[in-house]
Amino acid sequence: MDKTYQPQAIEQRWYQFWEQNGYFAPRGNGSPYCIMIPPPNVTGTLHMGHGFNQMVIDTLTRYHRMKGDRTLYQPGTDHAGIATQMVVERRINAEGRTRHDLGREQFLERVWDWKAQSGDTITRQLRRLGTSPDWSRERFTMDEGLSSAVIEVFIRLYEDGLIYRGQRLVNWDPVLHTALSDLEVLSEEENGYMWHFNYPLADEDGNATDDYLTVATTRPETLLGDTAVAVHPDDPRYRHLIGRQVLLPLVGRLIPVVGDTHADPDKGTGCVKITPAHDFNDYQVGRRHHLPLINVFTPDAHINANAPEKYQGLERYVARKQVVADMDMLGLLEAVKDHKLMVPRGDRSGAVIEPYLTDQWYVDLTRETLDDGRPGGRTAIAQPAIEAVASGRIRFIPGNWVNTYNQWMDNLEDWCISRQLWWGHRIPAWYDDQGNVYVGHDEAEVRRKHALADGLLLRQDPDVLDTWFSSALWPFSTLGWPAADSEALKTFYPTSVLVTGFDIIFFWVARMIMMGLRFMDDIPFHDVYVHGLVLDAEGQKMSKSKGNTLDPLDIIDGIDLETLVAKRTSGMMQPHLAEKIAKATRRQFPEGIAACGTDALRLTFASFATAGRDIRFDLQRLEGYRNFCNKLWNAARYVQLQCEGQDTGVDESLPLELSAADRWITARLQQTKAEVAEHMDNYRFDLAAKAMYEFTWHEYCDWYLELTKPVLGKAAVLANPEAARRGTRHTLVRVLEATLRLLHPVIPFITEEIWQSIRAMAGKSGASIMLQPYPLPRPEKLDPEALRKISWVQDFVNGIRRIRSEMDIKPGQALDILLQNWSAHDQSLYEQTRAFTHTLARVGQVQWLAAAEKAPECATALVGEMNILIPLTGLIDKDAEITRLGREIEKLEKSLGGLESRLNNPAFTAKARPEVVETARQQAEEQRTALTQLQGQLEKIWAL
RNA sequence: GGGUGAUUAGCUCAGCUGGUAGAGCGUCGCCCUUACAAGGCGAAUGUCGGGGGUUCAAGUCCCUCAUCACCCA
Repeated sequence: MDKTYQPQAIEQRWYQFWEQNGYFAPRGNGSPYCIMIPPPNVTGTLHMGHGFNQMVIDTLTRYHRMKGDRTLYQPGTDHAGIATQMVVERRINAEGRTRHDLGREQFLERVWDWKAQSGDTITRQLRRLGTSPDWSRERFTMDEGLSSAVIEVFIRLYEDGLIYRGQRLVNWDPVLHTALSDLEVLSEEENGYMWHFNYPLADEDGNATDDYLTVATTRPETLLGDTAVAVHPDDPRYRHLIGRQVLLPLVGRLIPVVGDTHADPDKGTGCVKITPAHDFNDYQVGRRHHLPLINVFTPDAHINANAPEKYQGLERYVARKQVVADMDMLGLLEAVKDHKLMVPRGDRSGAVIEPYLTDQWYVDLTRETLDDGRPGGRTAIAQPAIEAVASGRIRFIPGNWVNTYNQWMDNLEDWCISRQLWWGHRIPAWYDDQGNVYVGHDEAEVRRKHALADGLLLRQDPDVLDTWFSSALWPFSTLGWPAADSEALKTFYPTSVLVTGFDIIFFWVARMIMMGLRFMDDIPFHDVYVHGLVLDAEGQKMSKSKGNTLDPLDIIDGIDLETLVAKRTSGMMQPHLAEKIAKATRRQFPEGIAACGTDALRLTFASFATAGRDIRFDLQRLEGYRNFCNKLWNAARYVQLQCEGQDTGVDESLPLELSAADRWITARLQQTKAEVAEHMDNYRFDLAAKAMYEFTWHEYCDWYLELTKPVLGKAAVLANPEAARRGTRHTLVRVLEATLRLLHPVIPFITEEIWQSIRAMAGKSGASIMLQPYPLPRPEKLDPEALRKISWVQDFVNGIRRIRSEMDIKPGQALDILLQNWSAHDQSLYEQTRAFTHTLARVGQVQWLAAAEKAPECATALVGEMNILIPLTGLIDKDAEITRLGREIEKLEKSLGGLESRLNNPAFTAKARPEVVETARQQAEEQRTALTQLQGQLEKIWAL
């Protein structure tokens, strides 16, 4: 092993070794364990969210693989319809052309080209994270099998009456020219205005009167499509007007005043204009009152021919200005007020979304029963999904996410699944000239099924399906569905756990549950582990536009400040923010980022994986975990140094003599294994990481390695050196080996590297640590006596160290000590462990004082009831010792005071559990003794 | 407006079914003691957001208020 730990020198090498040897594939006959990757965008790049997600998934995967489960981590990517189409479109635009110039077929060729060119970037990056999916089974939502699954599902749902085509208001992106689902629209509060317009009331002949109603609107241009004015039916100001008509200004249309509870008397003027074709609420009002829908927009949000000629062709915001100006001219503009309003924008284009009337395909999720009596989507799709969670068949971890899920499921809307894009699964529907719809696998089948004449012209629906429609099928489509004979499907469905961020519970998790139940008649996964989102050090969401993203690879490989600044400020949508971003970056990473390797990053992620929902990524903690890796590395070097070429007790027929320390660390290892397993099984990776860290550093390295030195050192005086050293070397290397296996799921690379170099000494064979069994606790190795002994040693050593440090006595200087108030037990323990105490505490002469024997002036440390005395002469500062004792006494008094007041409270002794009272008594007893000793000591020193 | 979560040491966070607060980083001493200075040894640091309640006992359970974040309208 190299003298220094250099992750970059080992990581890539082992990954290739694992992958080339096919170690990621499921093996054995254990119980199946399967995790599906949340498919990343095929042309995307790695971000911290992936890093975190992969850490969790891969840790679970490796853990279960080592436990002997037949483990499959299923990889793949999705085609990310809008995102990918946009990227390719932009590239074509850069050539001065549009996708329409190319036409659909050529455009799609370009997308496939782009996918081929950049498609493995993300999977290459994932590999750098050390993640271990079975790459040989990698799938893509647009590959043949998955596409056939998508088509199959569409057809079946259509035939069951659960997919329908209808004219509805949709969220229309006027830049991308496509419908979006509710989830793809983000509403944010923005500053705007509230305009108050006067609409003249009409008399019976339809002529304007001098009376008017004042309506308030944030969107004046929609006036052109108004078909009513609504007032609250109980509003005393207006209710007498219900049934009358107003003359719509600028348009000259007579529209009714309707009574509808949608009009809020306390909001605006209490009168609201109704534009059913351009507002979701108004649409509902329109339906209730049978109002006509007048669409006044073109697909790119210009005014169309349904509006007066004057406005036709105007862009929506130009039209807005014009409408306001014209109303003002007519004296009908009553007021303009500042107003904050929620503005909906497309999550991809950022364009303001228009509610827009179009024909779209929907999955029914709201109807109880269909018109023909068959079960509707609510009954057939949504209800089973709600029940699967309510009944506990699917478990959310942490459990409170069930609320979020239920809230969504209880308020489901029909799912708009058609997108006016070219990149995606084309909807398997054909139309004839009469507008009849035929759904089937392909045109030939459609013709056959419906006995259509050969001459009849059919056109396929030009639209494609929402990417999430294919993602919803992921747990079974990747395993081979709809093929009936898929071995993988039989083995691995339902999968074990889904690991994902809470941001896609609606997008993905809920839809997988619905589709899984519908088509597999079984849940898609047993557990849903919902992890937090990675935020930057200031608690901000990471996003490209904010310029605060981190690339996990830059943490692994390191990056200098200038490169990082350049990376964050290039290719920005909003270049004016560049300076601000550069400044923030320079502030946050004044030295850039030092390379820390994949293992340290994974360990950091693991320790951040608490039950909370925010993960603030903190470079300083990362450094701590990199140091841990370094520590482990050096500990291994020590072991190697001690054991290489030596007898490590591989031959078990030879006698082994185990020291108290050997027994102790072995026992502690058992406890740690149990602790780690418990936390892994509960998805508490932070606690598992902590237990591993604690054990490795603070017990194995800090204590055990030091405790081996008295045995293995040259100067050691041993009764049976051969057997004792063999025993210690044996323990040293075996405990290290087990620890490596314990750590491997979290830090795979360094553990493999070390394991390979010590495996023989530990008597192990096997090609890779990743195929070794996960360490199981062995209760027979728990050794209470050894635990007690070493605990005594630790008290002994710590007591002396404390005095040494506070009295500024050089570590190298041996200390003579006196022992007072000791028992036979202390003496025996001392004899058994003197090699340890003497080496670790640098003890010189030891004098056992008889009961009545007087001691000189000394500094004191307690080991149980025994007193360690260190003579002051020449070494120790009297005042310092007085201060020190005073502090310890104060601490003890405080603690003892609390204990005694509890014990003196009759209610406590009567009502508290007996064992609680008993511990309190014992503690009080111990502390009283300690206090007496320290006070006596203090008096003695005072007296000097 | 409805919902969820958070508020614990200077910073980032643990604290399970209530038993009297912990870690890492940082800070302050002392040490290059040949596994490791990316280190060792030691030390200091908290009215657990405010108030109220239940209880022998509350960071932990209940109510309330405040601030912040996120989700849904």
